[in-house]
Amino acid sequence: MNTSPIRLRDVALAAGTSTKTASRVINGDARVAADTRKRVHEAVDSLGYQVDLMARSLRKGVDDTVGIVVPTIGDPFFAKAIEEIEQMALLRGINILVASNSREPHLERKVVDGLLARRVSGLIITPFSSDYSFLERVSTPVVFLDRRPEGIDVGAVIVDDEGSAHRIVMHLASFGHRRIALLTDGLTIKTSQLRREGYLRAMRELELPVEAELQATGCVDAAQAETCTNHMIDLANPPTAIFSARSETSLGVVRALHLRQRTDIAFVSFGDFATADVLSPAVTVMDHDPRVLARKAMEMLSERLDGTPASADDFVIPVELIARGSGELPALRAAS
Amino acid sequence: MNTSPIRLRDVALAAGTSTKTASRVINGDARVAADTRKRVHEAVDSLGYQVDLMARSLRKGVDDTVGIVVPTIGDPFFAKAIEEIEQMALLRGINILVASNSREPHLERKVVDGLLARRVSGLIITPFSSDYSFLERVSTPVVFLDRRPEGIDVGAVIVDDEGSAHRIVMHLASFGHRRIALLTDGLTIKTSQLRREGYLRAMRELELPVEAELQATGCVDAAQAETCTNHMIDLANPPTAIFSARSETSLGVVRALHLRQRTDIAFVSFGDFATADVLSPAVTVMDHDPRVLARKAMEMLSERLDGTPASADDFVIPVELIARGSGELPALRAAS
DNA sequence: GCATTCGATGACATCGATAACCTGACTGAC
DNA sequence: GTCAGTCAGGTTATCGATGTCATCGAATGC
Repeated sequence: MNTSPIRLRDVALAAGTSTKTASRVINGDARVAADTRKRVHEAVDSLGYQVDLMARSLRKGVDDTVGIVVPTIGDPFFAKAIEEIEQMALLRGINILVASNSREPHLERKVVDGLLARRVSGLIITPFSSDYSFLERVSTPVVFLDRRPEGIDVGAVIVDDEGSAHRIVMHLASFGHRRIALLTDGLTIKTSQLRREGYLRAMRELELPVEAELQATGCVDAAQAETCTNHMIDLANPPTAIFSARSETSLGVVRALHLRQRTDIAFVSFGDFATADVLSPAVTVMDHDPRVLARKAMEMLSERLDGTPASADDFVIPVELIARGSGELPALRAAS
Repeated sequence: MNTSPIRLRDVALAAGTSTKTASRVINGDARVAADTRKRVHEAVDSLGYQVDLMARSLRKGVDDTVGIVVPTIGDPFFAKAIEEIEQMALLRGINILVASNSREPHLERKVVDGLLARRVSGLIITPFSSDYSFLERVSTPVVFLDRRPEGIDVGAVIVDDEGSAHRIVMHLASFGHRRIALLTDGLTIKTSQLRREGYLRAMRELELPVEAELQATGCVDAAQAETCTNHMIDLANPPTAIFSARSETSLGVVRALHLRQRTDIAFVSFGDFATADVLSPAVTVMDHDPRVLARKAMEMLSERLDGTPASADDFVIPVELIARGSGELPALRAAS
């Protein structure tokens, strides 16, 4: 039932060579006679030998894995990013270790340290809110995804959060909206901060008052976003348009607007989601494809794994506004 | 910039003990004098020592990781399952290696072998279509998730696919439907097969004709499901109700029904999805929470890791029908 | 014909931590 | 006072693969 594992020495024995030669064959070293190579290959096949990656990694000093750290794995945005990275890693024959920091700042460092202790050959991290300066002392290549980290000046793959948020508000304003609400995740998150800044800059440029009651800045999930949206709908002077800064929160906004039958309120989501285009009205979104970000991040990491020196330059992924209807609803009521 | 790694011998040196004693302290061995223990801890802290997990795993024979294999990581169903497993694993201080077989039968074995070569301490696998009898020769604990594997008789955490599918069809029939269409993933997948069997059994019991044109059995993603749904809508004698056997395909069905403005067709989805309850009509679903499955699977795996012998019994998770409207639309046209 | 080189191969040390086993000091029972 | 027993701690071998360096025979060069 439980066969003892086959080691290299078994292969060597069967092929009548030393373990070193068998190792050479397995690692594709050219300096092995064709005949010997053949015997080793046969032994490998007949015994069903598999390299012990633990042992190899110990000897080599690094493990053929990349570590991925995201706030929450279940979030479709990050799930798709992970999928993309895994697909690309597979081509290089490397595995991925996935870890989440569960949106807990005190876990961030621990989780990264845990992966480093595994001697991952590279890391792709979506920083949450911690200081990442401790990575300065680490030689493992790291690429940051979706957000720029605090405390360290290395490359990150991001989108123009501030500019795109600004664009969304301008878009809504062009349909006559003056009471534009903002819904974001916690502001300790860089992304949320930047999107809010874009919102504020646009409001200033439009010379619209920035009202506290129109900003909900701690919506970590769809449920909270729904609650916040309901509060806004219930305001004496409710918003005529809502800008949700994250796909996840958009689901909550959508739920609130539909359940309360207030789909007359204009709505734009930063980030697409599954049924955005079949709702009525279909939801206007700022395209923000995790796969594109992930692909670029993995490309950057691959280069570093191959020896290209790190650059501190960020890579900014272009995004575009996909108008589907909900963001083009006119402001019916006169603005206050 | 790049400090050389701290090894256990450095700690031992600083604490004035042997590496073995330092190792004892780190592993919580009680047979160490309080004073010595303190010195070692101080050395660990001041040097910032981290165990080299590669070396430890080599020596111990297993790595503190569990491998997870799913068809596609980006699928929200599996993403949520992975998240749940990761959270539970974190509590045990173990990491997760995530791999997908990309729905490619020829990759299934390779992917699992790759994880075994890493000496994962356990595996949680969603089988796709391969024969898993090769796992009989492996001593690593394995739990199967969502589907029962071919070729091996070990425990799996599943739902009653056949029975639930049967229930869905009966539910639709109770609202007068006689032309009930079925949309499934490829039938090489156990889950799809079973759901189809439930459908067929119900149709037989209802003495309804089973028509080929009302069965689309190769919808691997939302896009294909959308195409299939459109075909059905265009039939001379279209279905009055649709049963989609997977959340992912349901998104396609929803898109087709809404874009074609045929939301008069009744619809039930096997598996919930994000906006199911805000669409109009809200979508009736068979609850199928990946987190519940994942939690149970990880519990079973944990037990095995702790030494409980494997049982070949499956664990069947209860599911229930959540009626939201789309599945309770009456059949308006007379059945042919 | 002899030295040189090169290609193929092997012996041995090594990666870092831990298991198995050993030592020496001290305790207490008889 | 002797001996078993306990406790803290050390010594050495080991996990499995690979890097380093040595070896050995044959081919080449002069």
